[in-house]
Amino acid sequence: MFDVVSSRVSFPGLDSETLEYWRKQDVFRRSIDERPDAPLFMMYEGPPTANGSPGIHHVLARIFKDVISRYQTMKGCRVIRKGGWDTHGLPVELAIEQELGLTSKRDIEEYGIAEFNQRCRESVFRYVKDWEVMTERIGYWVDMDDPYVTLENDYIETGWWILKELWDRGLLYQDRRGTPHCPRCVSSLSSHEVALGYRENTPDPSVFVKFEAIAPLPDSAALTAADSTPTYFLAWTTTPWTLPGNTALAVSPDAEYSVVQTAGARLILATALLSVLQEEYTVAGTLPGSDLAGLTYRPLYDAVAYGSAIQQFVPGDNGQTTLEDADAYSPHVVAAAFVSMDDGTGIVHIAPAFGDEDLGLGRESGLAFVQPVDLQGVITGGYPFAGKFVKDADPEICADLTERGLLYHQGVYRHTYPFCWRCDTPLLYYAKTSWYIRTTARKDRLVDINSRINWYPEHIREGRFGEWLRNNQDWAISRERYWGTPIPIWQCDACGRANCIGSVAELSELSGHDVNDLDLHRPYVDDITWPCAAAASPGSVKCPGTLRRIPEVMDAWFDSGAMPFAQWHYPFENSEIDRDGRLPADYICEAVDQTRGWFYSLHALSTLLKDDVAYRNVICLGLILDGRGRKMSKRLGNVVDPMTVLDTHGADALRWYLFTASHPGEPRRFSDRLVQQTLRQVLLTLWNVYSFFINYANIDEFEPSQIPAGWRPEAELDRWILSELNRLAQQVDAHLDNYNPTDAGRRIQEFIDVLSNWYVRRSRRRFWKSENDADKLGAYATLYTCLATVARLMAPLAPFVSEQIYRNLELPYRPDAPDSVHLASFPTPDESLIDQTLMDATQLAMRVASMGRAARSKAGIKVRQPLASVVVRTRTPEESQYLEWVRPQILEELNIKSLEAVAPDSGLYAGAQQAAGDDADAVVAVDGYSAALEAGYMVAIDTRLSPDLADEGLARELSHRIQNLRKGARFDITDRIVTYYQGPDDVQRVMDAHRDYIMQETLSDALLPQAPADDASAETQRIEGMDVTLAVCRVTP
RNA sequence: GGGCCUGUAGCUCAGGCGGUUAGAGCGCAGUCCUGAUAAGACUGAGGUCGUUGGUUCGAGUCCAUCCAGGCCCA
Repeated sequence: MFDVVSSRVSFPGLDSETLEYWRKQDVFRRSIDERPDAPLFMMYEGPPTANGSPGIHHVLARIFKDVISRYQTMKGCRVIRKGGWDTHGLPVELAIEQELGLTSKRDIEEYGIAEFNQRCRESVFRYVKDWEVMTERIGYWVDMDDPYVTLENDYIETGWWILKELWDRGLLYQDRRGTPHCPRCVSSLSSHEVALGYRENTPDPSVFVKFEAIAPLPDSAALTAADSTPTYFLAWTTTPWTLPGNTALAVSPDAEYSVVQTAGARLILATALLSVLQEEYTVAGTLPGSDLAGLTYRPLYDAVAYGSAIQQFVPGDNGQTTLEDADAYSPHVVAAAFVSMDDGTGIVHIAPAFGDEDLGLGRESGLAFVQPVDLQGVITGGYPFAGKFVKDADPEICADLTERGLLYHQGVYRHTYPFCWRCDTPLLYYAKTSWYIRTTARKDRLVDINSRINWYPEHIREGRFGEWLRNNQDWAISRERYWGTPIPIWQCDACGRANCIGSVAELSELSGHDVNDLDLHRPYVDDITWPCAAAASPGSVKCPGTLRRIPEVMDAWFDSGAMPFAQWHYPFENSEIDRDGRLPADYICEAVDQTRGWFYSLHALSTLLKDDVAYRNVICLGLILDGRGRKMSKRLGNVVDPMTVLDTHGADALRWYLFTASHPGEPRRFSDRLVQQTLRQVLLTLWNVYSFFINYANIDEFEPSQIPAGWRPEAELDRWILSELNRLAQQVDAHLDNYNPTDAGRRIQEFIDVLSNWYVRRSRRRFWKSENDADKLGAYATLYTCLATVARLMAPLAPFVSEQIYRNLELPYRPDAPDSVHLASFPTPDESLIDQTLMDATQLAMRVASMGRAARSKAGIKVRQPLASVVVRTRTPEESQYLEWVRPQILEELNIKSLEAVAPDSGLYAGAQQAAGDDADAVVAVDGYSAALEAGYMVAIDTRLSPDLADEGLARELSHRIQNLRKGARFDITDRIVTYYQGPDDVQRVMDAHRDYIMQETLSDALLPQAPADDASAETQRIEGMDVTLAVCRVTP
């Protein structure tokens, strides 16, 4: 006996029962431990930060990780998936700053770094419980008992080891770069933070400034002035406050520039942008931008005179440039590819102390570097506007230039500009020193190795990710912050010698302190110092300085990118991971916002360290949007709490919906309504079939052991559905192997639909009939096989319901059956059972049946009323052949006595077409037929009713009414009854003529034409215009 | 401003290499079924396949352009 299954099912309730079973049987752990020799399949968990409660988008990523892992497990792999927590980083710090009411770095330092970091440490585990509950609840199997945690000393130590490796290979360096900087917070912002604060239509001053050219100009007709009229380069900027930092002007080498004569001055600007001129002018001549390069001009503000320090970029060895002090500088024109002709004048004001492009150009061209602004955004030096905040200095600078005749034109320019997302201060681009990983040195490898990664969807490889790699910039890893992996570089405060530390042991040895038990975070690690002299070689002059750690911590992306190594504390432990299959990952999966995040940090570190992929396959998920297509965010308050959905519809419904609603890479709208629809359409339909099967199998005492060894289906319907099943198994296997749960799920869905709405519907009577013959056994064997196989096929996607079905259908009946579907093997298709022709024929039967019902519907003849004949016109000779095979199915489905296949040119078809007129697909009445036309097919039913047919219809109607009474009386479906009836002659006649049929259909031992016994429930109904009294009475055995 | 993706019915989505009349589910309206029944089946209405051009005997499909939306980057 199978366990009784109710068609009234609560999936959330079943979920908890299943979870309890998995816990008790320890299924997850055993799926790994009990197969030590199985091939390894590595899944890397991208670590979340548990300082907030998990949302629906986290569910999305986790189930996509899960489905592949479960599939690979069923395919016989040992799937290692270690959980992890990301614990460092600016977001964590900001949350604590807000809680504590701190608004600046000075506040934090006054509060105390030790206490501040302690708060950070505590906060990142605040929601661990919620995460664990959600993770278990959705059926995501991952090792949460032994996770990697980025704040642990072992994890940090691997990070140090990686940095030391890079250091030893010359891939770690310090450099100055234009960085978005908030002058109020006195801190750089990460690009992610900058992205939070862009504002459209920000008004800024738009100023056209005249830089006076200094003779000698090149020997060109255009440039040789006939008189002493001064010549100016006309440049455009929206940040007048950067003008004191100007050390060069950039032009496009390929563009054409014009020298124009205006009243009182000659101006040089790009020919394409002459329209910016505000007055009458004549063009004196043109020349290419490359001819302007090298020309010098008078600085607007001479840095020497105003007391700003001057530095100069000097090329060093190994291609790096350094900044060295200088006494003077000579501003001049340089050519640069980035100069555009879209706006401005084609001449770009360059201040290497600010913009990143400016700085890069400064480095390339060996420009001077003048920094007249401090980190608070205040102008320094002896300028007339010194002491002012930069934005306040703008009008004063403009006024000053106007007075000196150097301001050509002034206006307002509206553009998108970044603001600090915390304090709304406009960000300044400011050249600051940071530490970098020289990823550009391995750019070609980054690109090559990426081509070996299987991206799903594929376009990410060459698109978003490939694009990013081809434009690779060195990775800025230092943050002037507190809560993060400390950068293990100790630098001498006297001689500047820097030392990168690669392990705790090395630090102990060099510092002379045992730091094994030290918390490696700030501020404790900052206390570790040692004299520089200690490392000096014997006999050399001893440096009096002290080695101190540089103050920066690492970008948290470095932490997560280090996880392939750090999760195993490599190489200090598990030094064999690069040989035993734990490196690299077979599979990772995160949302598309990780292309610049985790996908990149993994790829970069793996390329640099191992010259290999970090992951072989990656699913890149689209974002999950709310019901209106907006991104979910706490700010908008449109975040969906997954637990509510889970408690309402169950985990499988949510999983199934997320798998099948759209392909993984597409953004998707989340809708509770659609989850419910999935539940009803897929899971409930399957459950109904399952419950139907159990119901009858138990009545007939069917058990799987009754299926003979080597059994093969005989009935056409059985051969058909098993053909469909094996085709399904092929396709689902192929889809999952190809990291495509979406199409796998959609195929299963289609199968469940035909299983329920064609196979079961067509087969019902085979299960009802009383004799236990071979045909009935065939039906049981077939439906059993379908359900058991589908349960396994869908186990990776819907682990809960499949486990329920497996445990009831398979587990007790196979001695070698593992105690969980997730330990069982994935179904292997039997190709010999696939019969494409039969599937095509059945599809035709479905179509003809559907059209026949349409024809009945139009003629107003219910299916219960038998009809004499149906005429079918198919499109091809093959289909006429198919029709012969499926004739019995069509006749029964349509309740018609005979089927006639007609030639394509039959007169009836022509008549029907004529009656349909322009409407190609229609149902028309023609020659006593009701004919449905569709796509070249015709199904025409003979609507004429003979008296015999009418009687038969009435017999069916009567048995139908009796069935209703049985049900109303709550009889069991196997109870036998006595039926009483009273009515007109027609009823009497039909009851006599069709006595056997009615008795058999209604399980009646007798049909009595009299008033019922006392205890029977009698009802008088109107049937086809007649009053009929019917009653049923259960026969006590 | 640049890169990638998307645009098909009211909603969510299918529509290999171009090829008969563009489909499904939900929703809506109606009908049927009633031994899967707190299910199920059928019918109907609903589409300028984002726009405009082009290639082709033929374009939802290929190319270009523009428009709108999303994400990422400036």
